[in-house]
Amino acid sequence: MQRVTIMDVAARAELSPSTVSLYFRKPDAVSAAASQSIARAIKALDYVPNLMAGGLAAASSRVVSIIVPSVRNAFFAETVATMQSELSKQRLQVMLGHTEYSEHDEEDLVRTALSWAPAAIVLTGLSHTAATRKLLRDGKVPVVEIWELGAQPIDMAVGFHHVQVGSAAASHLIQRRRKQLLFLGARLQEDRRAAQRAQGFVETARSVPDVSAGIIQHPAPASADVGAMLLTEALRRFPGVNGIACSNDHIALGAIFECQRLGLAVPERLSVVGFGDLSFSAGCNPSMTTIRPPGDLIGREAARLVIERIAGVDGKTERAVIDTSFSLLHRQSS
Amino acid sequence: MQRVTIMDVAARAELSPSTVSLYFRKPDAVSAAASQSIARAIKALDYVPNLMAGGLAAASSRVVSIIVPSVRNAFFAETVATMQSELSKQRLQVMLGHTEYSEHDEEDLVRTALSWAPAAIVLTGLSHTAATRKLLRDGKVPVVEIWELGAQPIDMAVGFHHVQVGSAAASHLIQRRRKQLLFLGARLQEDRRAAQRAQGFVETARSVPDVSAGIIQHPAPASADVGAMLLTEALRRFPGVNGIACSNDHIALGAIFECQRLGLAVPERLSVVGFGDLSFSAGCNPSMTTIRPPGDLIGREAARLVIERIAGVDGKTERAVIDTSFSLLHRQSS
DNA sequence: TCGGAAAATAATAGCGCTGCGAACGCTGCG
DNA sequence: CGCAGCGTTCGCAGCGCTATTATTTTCCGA
Repeated sequence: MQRVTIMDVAARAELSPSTVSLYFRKPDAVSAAASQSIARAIKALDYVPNLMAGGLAAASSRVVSIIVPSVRNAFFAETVATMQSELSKQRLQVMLGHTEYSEHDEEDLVRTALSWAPAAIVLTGLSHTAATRKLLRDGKVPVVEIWELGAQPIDMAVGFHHVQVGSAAASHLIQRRRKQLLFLGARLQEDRRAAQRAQGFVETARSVPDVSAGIIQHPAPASADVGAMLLTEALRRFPGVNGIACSNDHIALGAIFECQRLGLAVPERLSVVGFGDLSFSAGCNPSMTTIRPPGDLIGREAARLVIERIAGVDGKTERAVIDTSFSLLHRQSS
Repeated sequence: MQRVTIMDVAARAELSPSTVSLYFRKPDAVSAAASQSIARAIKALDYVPNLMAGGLAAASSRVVSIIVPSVRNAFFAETVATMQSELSKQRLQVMLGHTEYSEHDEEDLVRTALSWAPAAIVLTGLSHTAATRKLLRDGKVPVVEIWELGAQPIDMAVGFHHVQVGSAAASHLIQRRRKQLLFLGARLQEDRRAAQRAQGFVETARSVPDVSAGIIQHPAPASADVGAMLLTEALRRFPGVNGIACSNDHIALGAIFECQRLGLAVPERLSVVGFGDLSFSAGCNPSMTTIRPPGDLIGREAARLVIERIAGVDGKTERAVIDTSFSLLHRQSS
């Protein structure tokens, strides 16, 4: 599969393979003259280093394994894309894994990831199988858990408190004088974080006198269609509902569309709050009040932690936990 | 970084390392008794194979490198997610790279990818630097180019003709008796494929008597905001425009929203066709006529080609080109 | 009971690179 | 003029696994 090796480059540059290796690893340690002839040889031979050989010899690779539920989800896509660009600046490669919201699949992915002696592993959420936790605690691979805060991380964590998100949505609706609140959620069984938002929403709402709150859910993945269905269901079971928060903006959009079809004025008759601030949320009619999770910031901070940990000396094992927080964007739908 | 090796497993199972290796590579060639004791040893020792050592020895790895403009883009996210799940069934890992629409960055990514002796490389589009083409043609790594058809692929290709997409949009609008057509596009300089759609649109429209067509574009990435701006610009320059096609659904959604604000009836006064069939497109008001690119099918077929090529004998080097086509979904906005 | 083929297991020789310590050659000072 | 000291370069010994070939064991019919 590979023809040109470091030996060929060395031969052509009339140096030893060790020096060529050094040229890649610590360019400053090689004299200018040597550097030049090595660079020339590389170009002439079209040499591509074999990173597997390097990784084997060094017992570590420049691979960062990122494991998310699915990159189909715009939240994680954002984070993965941001991390990728930050990491590639440091010549770190991204290996991607999808759990599809299964902790069991996640365990397999972690096991595979470990097979590559990665520079770091990035996981989504704080909930994992016992075996996963054991694998990661035993190994001395840096671990960053993203998109969730609130429990003890394995190593480092970057994210925010989803319970607080639900709470913020409820407070906002109550402030807008909404009394009968509902949380519309898709796939709350699988999506722990959406469930936390629902929980925070209901708890905060119920702590206020004269305010009622409940959860309406659907097992299918979030989409505008599901949002419309959930709104219909909500009105059927609680005709007086006047404030809803949704597990994400797709649901909220579907709910708003359904209100338009039914002739219910938003926000007069019904206030709607979403989660995500997706591409369409600011532009739709009425524009959507939503809570924006900082997906890019999470990616950037996670990348930073990884890079710093790699660069740092071994002793420097600070178990950073970064709260990126979130922001409620008050727009027309509430 | 790694403690337990295949030797440890072998010692514990009272077999030779060779047999343990065989157990991983060709489980059927190992006796049931041996299999059992190996499995037991693996579990007891929590053995994680070192894939870099394996890859080095075998001169190939079970890594598939997927290079897309950005996974932030829902189209590519869909394809990447689908490929990932299909490939992981075959114990193939995905390594991800983002070009950000730069062919130069793509070249670096390909070079890096090659460093891992990947089982295959998946690229987006058919346009690459000369060096990229050379690297990929020289190596005997399977290459699949996705999301575009129309030029000579390096090896295999899965996608559709974007010129045909533009053409279909134009034909559809003309069939709806629209005569003054415009294509609203974001980032047409970088996004070759969007530019092809625009080109197909204009060419087809202009080939019909009494029909005029033009292109309005904006250098920013696609979003509903940009769509609204483009619509405003379109109406300013061509007040009589009554049919528009957009480079994607974000633009189309922004245009529809802007029409609502301006009190222009969609589709009566202005027909709108999008591209993408994104999550909100079926649910919005009016529901959006759009062209659906089969992102999941592209992913599935690309994965299939990769898997078949890997499984197949060396001689079997059929240079498959698969046209997944696309479908126009006629809804209320046209 | 035995020979021979088939099945199962084992020994061997690297894969291409890194990390270490050692060796080299040069400078500049005593 | 010699030698410490430094910046560079080199040689060696693996990293943990696979692929090939060699060897052993098992199975079977004659």
